[in-house]
Amino acid sequence: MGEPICCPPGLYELPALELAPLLLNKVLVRAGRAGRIVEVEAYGGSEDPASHAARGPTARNRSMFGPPGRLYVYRIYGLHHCANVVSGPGEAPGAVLLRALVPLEGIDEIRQARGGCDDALLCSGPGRLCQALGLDMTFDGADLTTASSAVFLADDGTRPPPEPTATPRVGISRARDLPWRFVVPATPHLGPGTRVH
DNA sequence: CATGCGATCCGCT
DNA sequence: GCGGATCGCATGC
Repeated sequence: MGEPICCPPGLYELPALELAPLLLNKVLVRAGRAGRIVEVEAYGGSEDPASHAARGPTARNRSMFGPPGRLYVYRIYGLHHCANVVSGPGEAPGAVLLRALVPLEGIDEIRQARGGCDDALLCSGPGRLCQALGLDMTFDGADLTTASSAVFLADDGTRPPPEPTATPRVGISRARDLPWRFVVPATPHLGPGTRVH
């Protein structure tokens, strides 16, 4: 494991379904706090009825229709945030929802941001990981491809799992049959609705 | 351990 | 008006 470096910009040119499993084991870095991505979900464009982008661009989802390698952040249920990595190719709509991290750096800051919950729940869940790293609407559209950004994605040399576990996505009402959720096999720290041991 | 519900916005129907 | 890519606490078995 060498010095953490940013993922190559070309990575994000992949469509969401291909990008999603490749983001497993990458590291999300934000102001001294960092965590390894262990659970993601792919969301597509008009072909994916569960995607925010299914019905075309709107004020909320505009980041999904922009350049790849940016963050798409939205507010859900009025009080939580969810963070996605915008995918490609080009400006084709799509994104990968970040659902769980294993905390790596800034644990004390993360604990503080999460209000002193159980350590297993620090970054386990899309809303929890946003709270843990302090990600809110001001990070919508942030560039993930450069270390000079307030939030970016790093590759510390850990490869994606060769055989990620694929399951249906969590918390959606449409297209529940598609196995577009990917997790690192045999990891703790996953989000709710998860039963991997 | 499983199920339920309240909190609290805003974009969309 | 409705309801959501959620969370945390409370209740009941």
